[in-house]
Amino acid sequence: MAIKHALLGLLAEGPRHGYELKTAFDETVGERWSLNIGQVYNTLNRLARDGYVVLREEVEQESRPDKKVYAITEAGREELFRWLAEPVEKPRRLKDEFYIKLVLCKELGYGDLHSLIWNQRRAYLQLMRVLREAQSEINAEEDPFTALLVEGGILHVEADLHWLDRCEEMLGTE
Amino acid sequence: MAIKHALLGLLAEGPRHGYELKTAFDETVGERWSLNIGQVYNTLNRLARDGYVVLREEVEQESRPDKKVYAITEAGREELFRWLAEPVEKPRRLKDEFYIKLVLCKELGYGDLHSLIWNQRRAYLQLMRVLREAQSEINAEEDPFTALLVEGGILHVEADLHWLDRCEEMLGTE
DNA sequence: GGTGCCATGTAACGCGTTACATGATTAT
DNA sequence: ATAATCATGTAACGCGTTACATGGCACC
Repeated sequence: MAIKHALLGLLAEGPRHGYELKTAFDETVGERWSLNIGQVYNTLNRLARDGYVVLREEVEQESRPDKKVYAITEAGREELFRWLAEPVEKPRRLKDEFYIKLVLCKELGYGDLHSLIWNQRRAYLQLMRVLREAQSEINAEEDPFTALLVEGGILHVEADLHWLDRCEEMLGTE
Repeated sequence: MAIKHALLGLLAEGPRHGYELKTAFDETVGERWSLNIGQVYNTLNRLARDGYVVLREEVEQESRPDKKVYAITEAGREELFRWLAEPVEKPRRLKDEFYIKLVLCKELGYGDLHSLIWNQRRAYLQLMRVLREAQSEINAEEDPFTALLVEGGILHVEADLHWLDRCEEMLGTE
């Protein structure tokens, strides 16, 4: 849902071949998003299949596979801007895995509600420590994107922790 | 990642056939999680393939397909409890679609940062209204799960809105 | 001699999602 | 008449993910 468009975005800067895309991705988006090189080629094929991208030229090289340079198409540009204009994904929280755990635990009586919540809380607190540490290591002026990423993470985890409190309050822990 | 385990949880109550699972799912988890009946059969096959479930008996019926009753296995029970004990998914926020939009928008200069953020904010505010309305219609004592679901949604959207503010502050809007 | 860079991919998996097909029974 | 309920599925798609294969070059 996103890698596709990230590559499209990079190709909108100019034609590139797979390996180049991978390194460009790592430089711009890749701070904390690891991408398997194979996936670049997969995604590129799918983009080509959908007409968002075309193989522009094959650069011959000796003793090395030819470079296959891809370029974005008009349709690809349209798709890119359509995607950019469209707000992001529906509320994840409403389709939440932990919710199912809660229901199973409480309704069907599997496992212990208290420890379910505490396990989750522990994981969030741990994550919180990691994020806070990351935050202290970032120069927000130099790298505002990473700073925002981390800050967003913190805000979310705070919300999650708050929510766990509410779960305990409402479902009781006895 | 979740449906699988939800079905496993329902089967841990006792053997059931696909259609029964679907209705049970709708009753317990399904408040706001719509599930295509076809997916039940898919998932059931996959569970059987992985040995978490077995076909216990086929109940013959006239003028109707036989019922295929599945039962959870020992391995299935183990998997269910393993899953319950394990905290939920890594931080979503760190692998976020909107983050890519931001980067593309700001780094590569596609589209307008201001409207990107505002589109997103509008979507969140709209969602907020929906959630608040839902909240006012729920009897928290009668249906604490749905109430929690909605409250979780609200907490998250609040965090998201807060984060958008920070994005604007840090990246400038000019 | 090993590591890592350059450069290509393929094949398969996992999970969710949807569209389609079949067909009898019962209630409105 | 037609909609809903009961009851089964299959086939395909979409996207992300991973493991595996190939192979030369440069550097330490």
